[in-house]
Amino acid sequence: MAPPAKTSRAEIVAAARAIIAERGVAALSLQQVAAAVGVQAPSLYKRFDDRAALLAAVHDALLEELAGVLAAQTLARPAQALAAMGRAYRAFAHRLDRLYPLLFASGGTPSPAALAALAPLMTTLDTLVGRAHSLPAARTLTAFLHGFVTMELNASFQMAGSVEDAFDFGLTAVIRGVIGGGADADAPAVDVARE
Amino acid sequence: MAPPAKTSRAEIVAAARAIIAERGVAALSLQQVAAAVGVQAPSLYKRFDDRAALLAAVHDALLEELAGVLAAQTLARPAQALAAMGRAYRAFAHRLDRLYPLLFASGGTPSPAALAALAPLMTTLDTLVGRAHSLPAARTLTAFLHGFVTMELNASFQMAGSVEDAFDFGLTAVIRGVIGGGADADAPAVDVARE
DNA sequence: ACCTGAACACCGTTCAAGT
DNA sequence: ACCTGAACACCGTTCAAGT
Repeated sequence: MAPPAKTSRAEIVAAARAIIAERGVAALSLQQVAAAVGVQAPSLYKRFDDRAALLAAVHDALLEELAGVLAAQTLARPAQALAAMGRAYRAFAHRLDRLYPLLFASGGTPSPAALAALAPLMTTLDTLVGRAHSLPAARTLTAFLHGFVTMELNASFQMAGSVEDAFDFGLTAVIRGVIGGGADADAPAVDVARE
Repeated sequence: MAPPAKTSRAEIVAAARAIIAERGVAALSLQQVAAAVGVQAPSLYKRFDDRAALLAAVHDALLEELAGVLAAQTLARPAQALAAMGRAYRAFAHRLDRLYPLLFASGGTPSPAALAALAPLMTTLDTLVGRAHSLPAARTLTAFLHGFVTMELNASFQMAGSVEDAFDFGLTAVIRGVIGGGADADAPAVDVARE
């Protein structure tokens, strides 16, 4: 006779997420997760291949949330939308906090979900800098955003100045730089070509 | 009688570094390190408080190297120097590869070495955008660089375009954006202020 | 002073046995 | 079908004992 299931994939993911949010990924053990859902550790292997698969499930959930967060920032004027997405991304990262590193943990498998999450950013850049430059522009912007929030969540900004101001300054600068580089309208103020 | 030391701090750090370079930080065990230097694992505790202290020692070595790499890029024209530092940073990160995450792993302790490593970048930005803006400018640039190399080392750039081109595009864009934002000479091309 | 083996409390994971 | 206890091969770390 089949005993009723004591837990579920969703419950396990939620428990793992809560533990990571509180103590970080490194501190997550399957035994803790199992205890949190009222089961013994080996039972988790009924629903997940291994620890990595459980982390991948958390990762997927976060990516889906990110997609929603960015999609909500599609405004009429694309430059405004871009800035709004940047700020929304940072706010999302702050909300995740110790969960944030999981958002980027590429388990080796390239995920279509990751591309989908960034789709609103890509289309906004398409209209703003043109298809020819939207990919490098997107990479520049995401690199800045990922780098900035990683550094602030790691407390890597050690000097005194306001991190808030630095983000506003940086986001504005990156958007300006990326827009200026997309069109060949005006020559760059300073030539930084290889020598 | 004191038996002669079988190993040394430097040898242990080198062994740890080699293992991390080959298999990543997560795969580093003290037992492997001990075996590599011809000793039993508990002996490592004679020279390092714990695993974290060993990782911190590797981290310090990497930071010192980074300082040298950036200092070597101080050129006559500051905008060129900035671009050169950006490219040198990326090349250094590629050389480190699986060791790179350790460069940023803030063990909680704010290190003066980290500030020293970035000093050449800071002084270059001082002359380029002025003291009033050099701190946010430095944060913007380091965020971009750290984010970009993290993403490429993680294989997070999934789309088809050239990552090389994206870096050149991004570095130029960020430098241009940061310079344009430093002086209040000309108004930004697009207003991205909060709404 | 330095190194060792034995031990402790943990891991992730497998698997036969229960219901 | 789902869950469990026991077991395996690992961890990091401590410590008494050797030289």
